[in-house]
Amino acid sequence: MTKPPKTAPRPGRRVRGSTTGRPVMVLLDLLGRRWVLRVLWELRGDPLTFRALQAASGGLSPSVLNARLAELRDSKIVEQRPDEGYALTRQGRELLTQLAPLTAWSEKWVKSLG
Amino acid sequence: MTKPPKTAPRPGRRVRGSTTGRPVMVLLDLLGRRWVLRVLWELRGDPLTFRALQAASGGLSPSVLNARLAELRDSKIVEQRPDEGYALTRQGRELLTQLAPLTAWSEKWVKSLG
DNA sequence: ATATTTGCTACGATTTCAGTAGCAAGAACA
DNA sequence: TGTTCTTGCTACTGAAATCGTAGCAAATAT
Repeated sequence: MTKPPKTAPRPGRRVRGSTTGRPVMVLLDLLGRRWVLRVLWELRGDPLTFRALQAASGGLSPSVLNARLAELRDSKIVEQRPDEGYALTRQGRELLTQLAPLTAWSEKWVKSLG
Repeated sequence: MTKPPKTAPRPGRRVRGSTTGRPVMVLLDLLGRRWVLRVLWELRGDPLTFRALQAASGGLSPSVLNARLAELRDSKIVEQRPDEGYALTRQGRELLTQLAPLTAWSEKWVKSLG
């Protein structure tokens, strides 16, 4: 009995909670996994080594970080550069651009929470 | 022995992987929990009843849905309206507006994945 | 009165994550 | 050449989150 392969969600395939595989559902599934948003966020600047990324993201366990990085590489959002470490791909940077306004929103949000 | 209270992440408090409690970190923690992005997405239109929301989100278990809704209500992103069901607050709608361009991005993204 | 729908709670099984230890490969130094 | 660091990552165990299903009380419809 071999283990089922664990891959990143991919368009066309069935995704958690969606039989359609619609792109945005696939994306929401991918981004909704623990630490993914945070890891992307920490990669918004310069490339980081595995260990630096782990520290920046708040010390998540290396096994989980490695799993998330595998998914993100598989999805062409993150890439590994020799002698530099992990970095966003061009696509990944675009994605993060979409997410950037969240900072401003979150500032207003916390005020409303008192 | 009472159960430890499980609350939504809140600014100022320590959040998973961050001792600073910076707003954007708190937000990333909240949004990074499973099903949260999907649930918000499904609420982008009209209000939905608990069961309708559960079905729309792909049949997640009611206990998890209830937990997520509690967190989102606590965070003033979602509200429960009598005789209507669950809906985004004004803030929640603003947040989703920030996330809306993800659809377009995800379309391009899937093409690049072949 | 009976049947349905709705908003949940309970609970055991399964999956994921946390936390720590440690190893192989390469660079830096002695 | 040997030793020490750093880096990227795997292994392992226990804890926590999630799944999947069952079911119940209140409200509504028939």
